[in-house]
Formats: sequence, C-alpha cells, structure tokens
Amino acid sequence: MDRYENLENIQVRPDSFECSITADITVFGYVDNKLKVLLLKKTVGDIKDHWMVPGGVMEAEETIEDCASKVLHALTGFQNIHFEQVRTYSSIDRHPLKRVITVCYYALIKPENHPLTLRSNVQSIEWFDMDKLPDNMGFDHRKLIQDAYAFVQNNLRDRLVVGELLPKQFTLPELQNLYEHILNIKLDKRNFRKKMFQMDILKSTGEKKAGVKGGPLLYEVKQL
Amino acid sequence: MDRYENLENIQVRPDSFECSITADITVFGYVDNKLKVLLLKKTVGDIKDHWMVPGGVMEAEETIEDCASKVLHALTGFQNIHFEQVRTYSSIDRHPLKRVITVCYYALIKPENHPLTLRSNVQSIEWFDMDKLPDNMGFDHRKLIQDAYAFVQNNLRDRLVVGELLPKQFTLPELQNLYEHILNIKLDKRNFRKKMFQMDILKSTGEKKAGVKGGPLLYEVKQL
DNA sequence: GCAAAAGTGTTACTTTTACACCCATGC
DNA sequence: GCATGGGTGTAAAAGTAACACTTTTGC
Repeated sequence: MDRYENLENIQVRPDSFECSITADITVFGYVDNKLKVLLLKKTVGDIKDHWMVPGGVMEAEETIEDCASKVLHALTGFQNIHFEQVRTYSSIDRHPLKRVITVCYYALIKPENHPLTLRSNVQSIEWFDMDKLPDNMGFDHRKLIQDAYAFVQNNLRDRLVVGELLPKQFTLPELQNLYEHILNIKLDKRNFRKKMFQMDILKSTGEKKAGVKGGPLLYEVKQL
Repeated sequence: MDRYENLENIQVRPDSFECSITADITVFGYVDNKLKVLLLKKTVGDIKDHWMVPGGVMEAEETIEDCASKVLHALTGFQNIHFEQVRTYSSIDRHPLKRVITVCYYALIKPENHPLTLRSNVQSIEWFDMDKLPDNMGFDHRKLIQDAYAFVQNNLRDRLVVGELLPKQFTLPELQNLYEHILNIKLDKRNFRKKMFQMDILKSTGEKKAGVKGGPLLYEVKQL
C-alpha cells in the first residue's frame, strides 16, 4: 500500500486509474398484496442465465442519475421514475469481465402504471416476492436488494414513501396492507388510520370502491 | 440519449466508458466545545489554494473503502479510523482535470488521539468550525460536508455515534455538550442523563475529573 | 339475510418533557 | 467561604398501544 501513499498517486492525474461505473436500480412494486422486486434475465452479457436488477454502464456525458434513468427505460420501458441512492459497491471481483463499481438506487412503482414488456435483449422480466427471490441471482444483486429493502423500511417509519406503490386511488385497508407487508408487522386498524389522517397526506375522493364488501372509501395522495 | 439505449451500450463491455473514482472523507472532531471539520490545502494538484476534505483516487487493486483508509493515512497520518459511506457524487464537471466521481464517507475522531501534522505535499491542515467554513473551498466539498453533517445528525438521534469524538474518559456534561453542538439544540440535564443510562452504553470509572468544579464523574463507552 | 370487510372513540400505558434544590470542588 | 458547575427525582403532558361494536356491501 505504501507505494500509493505518496501524494503523487493519491492525486487525480490524467493517467489515474479508471474503471467502469454502473447504476443498478432495485425496483419495488406491490402486487397481489405482496412486496415484489423486479428482476430480469438478459440475452446477452457475461452472466446470461441469472436474474438481476436492471442496471447498466454510465457514459461520458451523463451523471449516474442520468444513467439510472436511461437504464431503467432501456430495460423496462419505464419513464420518469423517481429513485433514490442507496449506496455504492466496489468489491474488486464483483464483475467477471472487468473492474466495475456500481451505484445503487431504489425505486417504488405502481405496477398498474407500468405493465411489463419484453424489451430487446431481455429474455425474461418478472416480479419476485421479496421472500422468494430466485437462487440464481447474478453478481452481488442479492445483497444489493437486501440493502435497498432495509433502506425502504427505514424511510417508511417516518415519511410516506409508498404513494408510488399503489394505484392513484386506493383504500385505507389497502394502504395499511402495504405498510404491513413492507414492515412485516401487524398494525392496528384504528391507530393506523388515526396516524395517516394526522399526517395529513391523504385526500378523500368521496367515492367508494366497488366490488369490495364494506364499501371502503377511496383516497388519493394529497399533492403539495 | 437513444443512442445509448440499446442494450449493447448499456452492457458492460471491455471498452465501456471508464472514469476515475475518488474517496472523500469528511472528518468530524470535537474541539473547544465545537463540532469541527478537518480541511487541508495541498501543495500540488489542480486546485491548490482551496480548502478541501481529505480525498484521493482509487487504484486497481483496492476497494473504495481501502482507498478511503489509504487517503486518510497519507494526508493526515491517521490510521484505523472508522468511517461510513454517505453518498456518491457524479456531476460531470466536478473535477477540472477529467471526469471523476467521488464516493463520500464521514468519520468521527477524538482529536486528542490524532494530533495534526503536516504530511508531505500538504500545505496546511486545520480544524474548522462547522459554522465557519472557509469561503474558498474546492470542488463540491461544501455540499459534501453539509450532506455528511445531516447524515451524522440523523444517526445521532437513535444510535450513539459519538464515542469516537471524545477522549476515552469523559464526563456526562461533556457528552451532553457534544450532543447539543451536533444537534444544535439545548438538552435537559436530567433527561439527558436518564436517556444515556437507560441506553446502557456508559461505564462509570468511579473516578472524578480533577480541575473541574463540582467534581464530575468520568465515564467510558462500554465495550460489547 | 348473512357473511365479510369497513369504519369509528375511549381508556390504559409508555415515553417525553418540564422543573428546583442540594452537593462537591476550585479559587 | 463563596461562586461555579455537578448531581438527583417527580409530576404533567404527549404520544402510542390496546380494545369491541355498528355499518356497509357482495353474494
């Protein structure tokens, strides 16, 4: 290590070591009353027959955030997705082809707004139960999903981050269910409603949801 | 953007775009009853006459965490410092010489254990008050410090992260002062002590600190 | 009309905040 | 011996958790 410890080598120079950067996005969705993660298999690349989260390399004229948008769009067709950075991974052997570090994000989406389609070079794309992730996952993507999940759980405790996971209009029991599935706990109906109302983030539509016993009211997330 | 949106370009390939990676570490210390940040001016490099947090480029055979350790050691002499990742910055023009993305960390240290020394190629190194950062700061380092500070504040709310900021033995008023300065609030003496004791993280040494009126007891952080 | 789910308030409990006096030490 | 800072408990307030019955709807 000493060799690098003089400032000449620590300093950024034209010939400083370089490597490729990827953005990987763990996309969470809420389907069939379960929290799911979007995984895909590519038809090309170094690890073909493994499931992975959408990801791809950063180019010269884009930030990593630009890259994340681009990659999501290319692999899923999704656009204008909000995502947040989780952390950066840099193990030396994480990619078989060359040195690659990856900056990871998570996104929460409403699956109804984003039907899955097979884009070119994508072999399969599917929602997986958080607790039934496939065994053959590529790279360090299992770890990456776990970290992103912990991140989401933490965020949920004080700020609402789930608006993106539900249809535009949803009922309170649906919202409560979502919380329960993300946090893996059972919540009290009355206390949950009290809390949501005093957070003042929901707007009643006045409509009732049809086809459900009890006739639950539909709500929307209040816009600022 | 479309040009890159076919999978051939998103995929990692031998000739994928590469850039340099740096690790930057915001080092917090607690000196003169104030929360401080360690900044330095280098004698070489692209932005000589600006203050910056310790940072430097990652090499082929090291992770970013390795790099952070290396850089800290090279620029300050500090060793075995614990640090945690804050986030990664990738604006295109953040470095004048070339494209560089930086992964940022924060560290908390006890200044008494780490006297400042001028290492080679370092022109000046100093502790700066968090609220009196110099005007001439390099790159995006002001933003970077702000983000790291917010990160520390958040961590402080539920877990103790401050053991590293104080001498091995310290009094409760000293610890309370530290909390007050990091969080920028006034705390109640009795409630603070109650909280600390029920966290069960402190061990009394039985000794009193000399030279202080009132004869406060000295404590240590309890080891697991 | 009956089974299933939605909706609604009150009470106990826990956590957090506010507050005042005596004691030890340095000078 | 007096001024300065350290140490201690209790009561009010706020927030959180527990709990049961009525209403609405689908079938």
